Amino acid sequence: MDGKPGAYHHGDLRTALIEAAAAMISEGGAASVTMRAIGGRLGVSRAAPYRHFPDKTSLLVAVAVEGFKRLNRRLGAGDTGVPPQSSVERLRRMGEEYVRFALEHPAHYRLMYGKEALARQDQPELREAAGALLENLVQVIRVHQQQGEIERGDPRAQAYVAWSAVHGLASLLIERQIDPSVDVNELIQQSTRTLLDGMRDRSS
Amino acid sequence: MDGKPGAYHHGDLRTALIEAAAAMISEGGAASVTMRAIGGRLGVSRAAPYRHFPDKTSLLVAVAVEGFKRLNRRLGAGDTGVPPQSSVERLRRMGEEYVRFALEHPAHYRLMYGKEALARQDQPELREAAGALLENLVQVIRVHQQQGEIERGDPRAQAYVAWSAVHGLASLLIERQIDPSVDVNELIQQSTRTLLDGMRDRSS
DNA sequence: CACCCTTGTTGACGATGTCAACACCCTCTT
DNA sequence: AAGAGGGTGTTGACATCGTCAACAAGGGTG
Repeated sequence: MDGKPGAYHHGDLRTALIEAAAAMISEGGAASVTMRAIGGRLGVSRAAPYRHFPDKTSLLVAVAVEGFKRLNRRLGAGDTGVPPQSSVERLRRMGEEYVRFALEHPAHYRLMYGKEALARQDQPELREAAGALLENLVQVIRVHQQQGEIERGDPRAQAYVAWSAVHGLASLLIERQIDPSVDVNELIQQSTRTLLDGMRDRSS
Repeated sequence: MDGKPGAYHHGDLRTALIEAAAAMISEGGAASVTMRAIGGRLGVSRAAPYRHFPDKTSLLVAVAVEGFKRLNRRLGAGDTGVPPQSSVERLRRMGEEYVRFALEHPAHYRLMYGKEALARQDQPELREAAGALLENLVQVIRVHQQQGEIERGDPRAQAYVAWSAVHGLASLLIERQIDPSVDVNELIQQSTRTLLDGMRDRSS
């Protein structure tokens, strides 16, 4: 077998485990993700994953990290696009995409944040993945600050405020705390608009 | 025994179960809350709780509902106070108290929202408890709208936006996604100020 | 060709949620 | 006052889960 390094009996089982776990979370919720089920799905025994991850939590952390990477990629995607969006419209779009990602992958998103066990162990990889997301946000905010569209001040703090807003909305939507009768798209737009209105530079 | 109704062998075990579970969640996290442990704490067998709750999830729902009630009470507490706060300062204080509650009872707060199992079953009690919170917020917003301090429009939608902002901040803080070097109090204030700035009526 | 580390398997253990069968005790009826 | 009945708590048991220890296989390296 001349596959990638680490491809022995199964062929890069480690990656397959992450993908399988992610798929199962999306399909059947976090409760359906069991070591035995993951192994079964890959035609492997229940203890096989332990050759690649010290415990279940570590596997889930890897899944969560992968989620942050995808989310980050998605938010950065519009970045390379047109600079014509000189207004804060670009920032608003980012918020919109953020919430949309959460709505499309609710279980995955829940894992990225809600998982108490993950946060408790202070996993550096997770911290780093989330940190990259924040870093991107800080950069974008900095740009708009220099264009005088956003109030000056610590961009990091503003990034946290913006992140809070979109994460909160995503979380409430996912947890079904928002009445189904309200128009989700409109709510997302109103939320991002309100946020950016609050961040706008009014000194000029 | 002439206690309250439902006080038999143990004496209102149902209430005791909720309190014990809440205490244990605060002390040792959600993972430490097991049927056996709860029973042991109350000097009762592992299956005793099943006479009062059909399953563990139902117990946790009751705990979560209790959490919403406390949070609601706390937010409403400042309500009876001074009306001199004719400005949106009162609304800002509510947001501040909201986040502070979450920081003081992180595990309990996490249970109120993050618990996937609870949301999945669409528990009406939980929905109702969270709904009461939203209803209060809508009322306060309505008042400030009429005073011309907040932009007109569907107060319900605005309530969702505000709720999202504070819940998001609370969630990120609890999940340790925010760098410990930032001043939490300041961040809370900045967040609530930005939110209210965005909601402010600028037509006049 | 023989060695050895990596990878995967099987058996087992303790813990957990939950059910069924049983025991207790208060209250109400006659 | 005696007995019946239902609410309440206990014990035993089971399936499932995460995880570890012992073992097997399989391919690259000397």
